[in-house]
Amino acid sequence: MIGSFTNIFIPMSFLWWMGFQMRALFIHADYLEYEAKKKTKLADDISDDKKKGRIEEALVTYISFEEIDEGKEEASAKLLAENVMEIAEKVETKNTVLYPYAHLSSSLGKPASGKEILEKTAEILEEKGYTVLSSPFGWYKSFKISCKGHPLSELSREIVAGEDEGGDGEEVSEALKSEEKAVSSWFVLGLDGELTSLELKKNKVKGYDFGDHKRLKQFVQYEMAKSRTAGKEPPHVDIMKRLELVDYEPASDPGNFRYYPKGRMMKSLLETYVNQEVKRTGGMEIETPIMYDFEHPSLKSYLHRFPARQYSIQTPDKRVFLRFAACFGQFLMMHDATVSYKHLPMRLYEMSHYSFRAEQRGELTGLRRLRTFTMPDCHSFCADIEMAKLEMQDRFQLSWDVLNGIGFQVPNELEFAIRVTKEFYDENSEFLAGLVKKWGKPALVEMWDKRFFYFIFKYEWNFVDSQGKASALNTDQLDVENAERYDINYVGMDGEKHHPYILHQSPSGAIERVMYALLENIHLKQMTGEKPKFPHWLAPTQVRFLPVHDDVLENCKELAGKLNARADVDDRDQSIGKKIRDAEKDWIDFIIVYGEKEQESGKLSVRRRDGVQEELTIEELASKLAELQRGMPMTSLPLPMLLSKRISFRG
RNA sequence: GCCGCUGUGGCUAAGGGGUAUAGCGAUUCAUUGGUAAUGAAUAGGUCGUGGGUUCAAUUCCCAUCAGCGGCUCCA
Repeated sequence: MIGSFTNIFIPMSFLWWMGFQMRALFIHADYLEYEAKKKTKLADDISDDKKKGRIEEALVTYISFEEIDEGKEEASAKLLAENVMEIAEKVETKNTVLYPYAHLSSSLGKPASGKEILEKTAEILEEKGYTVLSSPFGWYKSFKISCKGHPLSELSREIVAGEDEGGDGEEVSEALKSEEKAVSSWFVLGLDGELTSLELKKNKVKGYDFGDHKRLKQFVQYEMAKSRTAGKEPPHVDIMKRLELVDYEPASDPGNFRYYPKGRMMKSLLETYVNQEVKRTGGMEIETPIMYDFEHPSLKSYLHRFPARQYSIQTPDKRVFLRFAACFGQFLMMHDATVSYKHLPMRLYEMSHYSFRAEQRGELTGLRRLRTFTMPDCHSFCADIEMAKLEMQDRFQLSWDVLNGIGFQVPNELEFAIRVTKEFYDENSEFLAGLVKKWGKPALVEMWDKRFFYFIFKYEWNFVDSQGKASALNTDQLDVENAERYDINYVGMDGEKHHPYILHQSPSGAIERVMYALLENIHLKQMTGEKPKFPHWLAPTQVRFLPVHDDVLENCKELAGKLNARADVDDRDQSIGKKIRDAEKDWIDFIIVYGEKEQESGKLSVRRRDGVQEELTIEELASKLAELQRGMPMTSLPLPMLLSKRISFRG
């Protein structure tokens, strides 16, 4: 038989059990086409019109019959039919195909027995109102199948008729061995260190009185029940396009964006700021490659745990994957380093520009979830758990400062989530309660009965948007696995080599996601009647001069150049009313109308974003601007100073 | 990846089997303006892309790309 699979994806977890039963592979297909090519010795005699077949939208069952099925044809047929019907119902189809596929078997049963089961199964299915296409038995056939690929579209089962009554058994065993998953339980950890258990009843979170902590409630609801408000286009997508910050790039892969000058400037300032803060607190900045060899021994075992989520590309010589985090480069670097306990704790840092994750198509939305993103990634290497805990507290403060500096009200505008193994919680409950106390609001705790990732504890601060969707910004994870995997060692006081504990931190979360959260946060405030406004240090234009007529244009240019701020000049041939309207639509902090009056008095007429209009000298304005800038990174205007010289990037 | 919805000048949209309409923007001219839209004229569209049905497709059908919503996922 010549098989040609098109558009089919077999999951990595696809495992056959080594049993001796009827074996079935179910595929929910857009269509199946087959053609009988050549007889085998066992072939049915069939008319020419049965040699070819095609069916649209059907559940295709590839089936082999094993020795053990012999003598239990009736029961086997019944069981097979039940399995087919059960799955057909789930995928909502009435079309089925029975496709004898001997290759599934390691101990094929006798053909007569198989044929009998097939015929009887078809009878049962037809009785129940299903359409059945039986592909011919005993022929070499070619086929084409288009697999739908939704979660239920591919299932394999082995089906064995009960042994006792010679055939009437009901046993159905799953061949798709489900991945061993840890069981999560959920709690709220209060300021008093008390753990309150949560449960889900009718999809509502019960067990804790959230009181004023509405956003925590929303967050917990999202985490436990995945519920959210009725969805529209996310507000930040409209903002990022309208203000010409960021846009989709249809010519790339989904989740890869273009950044216009203003968006690139904001992103660059955020990167500079996070770099500055991590370096200020002892992170050593490095750079590592973005692509890695699939066959490298340390990477291989790691990748094996998370198949098919990465971009892979062909170099002239080998296949490589694009990094999905900066861990690889840093660990490989540390593998080669010589480290003593006296050096610990130590921090390695990289602004991973970029990291790549081939996220599922439907999960990508605007700047919230991308396939290509910029992630500050800071690893601390610690000698023992106690050191790791102290280090985490330190980094907790770092994240606090970073997110606060960026423009979030920490902790008011974020929600704290702790994810931890039961064992770590029990041994370190005071430490965790201490973090919550420092946070100042109750936190969500997800507790696992056993470890199933490389970490035993991690926390995140989550932003909850106007649609009730939560996204983690910063995170810190306590890794107990990778030092061994990458053979990272330090020499202890005892002169022996030891594996350090590794902390993985992103002090701000992905920069793109920070932009998402900033824009969504502005939208949230706007809904309460506030005027939308960037944090001053991130505003593309901080000050705009509006010359009343051309005679004062030169003065405006001079003044704008003098200010240590991003100041531009609206020199377009427009009315003052129009220029003000446009400046307001650009969310500009300080709008200055400049004419004869100002020229003569030396005082500027400044219209602030909050609506207040005041008279200031250029010096007074300069000192106000300096104060707002607060030691945050500064950069020049991303666009020409004169508005008449600016192109429009998207109408 | 699955299901559903959307795709019309640079932007935002209306329309609908007989090659399309408005506002904004752009261009030109006039206007030299005082705190959220100065006026007039002009140009600009193979209706996302590729097939099919039809005398005729932007409109109907199929496929495909992109976006959104939901599911799933989130090392």
